[in-house]
Amino acid sequence: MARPKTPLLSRPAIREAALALIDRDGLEKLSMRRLAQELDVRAASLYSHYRTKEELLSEVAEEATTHIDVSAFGGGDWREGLAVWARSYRAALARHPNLLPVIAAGPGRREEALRRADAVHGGLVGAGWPPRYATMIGASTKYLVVGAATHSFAGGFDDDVWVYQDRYPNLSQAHRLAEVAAEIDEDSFELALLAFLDGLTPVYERVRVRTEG
Amino acid sequence: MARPKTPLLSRPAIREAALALIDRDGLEKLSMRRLAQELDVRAASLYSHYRTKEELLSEVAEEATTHIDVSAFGGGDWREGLAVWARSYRAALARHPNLLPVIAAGPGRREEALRRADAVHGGLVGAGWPPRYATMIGASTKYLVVGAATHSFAGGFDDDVWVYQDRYPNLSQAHRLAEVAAEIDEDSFELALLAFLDGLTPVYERVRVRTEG
DNA sequence: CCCACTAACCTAACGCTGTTCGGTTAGTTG
DNA sequence: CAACTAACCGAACAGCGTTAGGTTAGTGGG
Repeated sequence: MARPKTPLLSRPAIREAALALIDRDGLEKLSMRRLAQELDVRAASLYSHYRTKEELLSEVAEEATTHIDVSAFGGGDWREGLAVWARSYRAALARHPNLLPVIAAGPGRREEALRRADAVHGGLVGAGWPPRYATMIGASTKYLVVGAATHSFAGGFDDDVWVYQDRYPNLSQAHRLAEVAAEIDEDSFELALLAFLDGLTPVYERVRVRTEG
Repeated sequence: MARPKTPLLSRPAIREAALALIDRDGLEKLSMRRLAQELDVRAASLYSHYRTKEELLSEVAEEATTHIDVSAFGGGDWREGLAVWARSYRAALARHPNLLPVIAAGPGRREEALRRADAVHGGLVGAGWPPRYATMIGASTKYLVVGAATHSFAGGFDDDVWVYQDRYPNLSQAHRLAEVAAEIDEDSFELALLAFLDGLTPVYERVRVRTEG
């Protein structure tokens, strides 16, 4: 075959197929040949649309994180801004757990990611945090989210043995395990986030840049 | 060549060479062939000592994290225990930044890691935290450490543009950049850790298990 | 003492990977 | 209509983790 009358591929179509493959079979099962097969095409053809696999993955990751909400920084309440951001961030990661390593491992040259980071930083500074603290808090929050998500969704860790035993010493409800695990993960995340925010408040009172007076 | 008079390889020697290669050239440059070359041997020979690359990496990771200090939980002061654990954890990660993805991505079936996790959990419970909270706090702390380390050492993120501008708006001291970045990373980590611990304290007062009546 | 066995090295290969080269043809522009 | 670009293809490259099968050195048992 040569060039078809109507194009078989497009960047959005490739992205969509890649994400579907990752969601279904896992990140490590995504190869250019397998992806091409999914699109009824040969691997080399993908390179007419994406220069490398890395570029493709970066755009898939960008697309998967578009719904992260940084709008709550507008009100000047930095706690609310951080909480909304962190929760929506976590929710976005939960939607595509297999994609998590791509999002977590950077490298953060993605357009939208930088825009959001700027909104967070600006929101914190606008609420009275010195720029240096804004940077540190933004980074800390981000890694709390990513760290918690890795634990919860990426399924790498076996520490969870306790988790189940803590709440269900007798395993009679074993069929509800997944449900229960999700609930505990949620609780852990909320605990960590709220503790972090509460611990930040006295720091804020100390270093705050007072705009009125 | 066949079997040599005196063995050319040993598990410790392979681990050492692997870690050196990772430290020098990065994790992605470690292949069984390159590692074998470093040891003046062919790749297949490594499989006489390690069944898979994954098994090798797991042991390298275990060795690199042996100096994590969970001893401070002995005194019953959970804040001190957590702080010492977290700081020594971070220090271990800083020593071999290129190994970080291996440590971070689990999967935590490593002997020592489980032993340490148990010490942390036991220490928190011993100090009065309910088991469920102990699990959540252990996990949260771990991901703060790993998240902060990823940010600092793995060099994937470019958000750092601000960081430099925050402290050095004029780049006259550009030759001190690395030094300055390390200092800021340290500060960020300390801020996040202390805020987290401070935020935890009121929770502790609320949920604490009182052993003395 | 030697025989069987295992351990530690080797070469060669399998099937996979990301990517590139050069060819073919469809659509587009001058 | 010619020149060019875009989108597909087959074939190949170098590299990957891993395995099979061969060879020899050391070891334990009769």
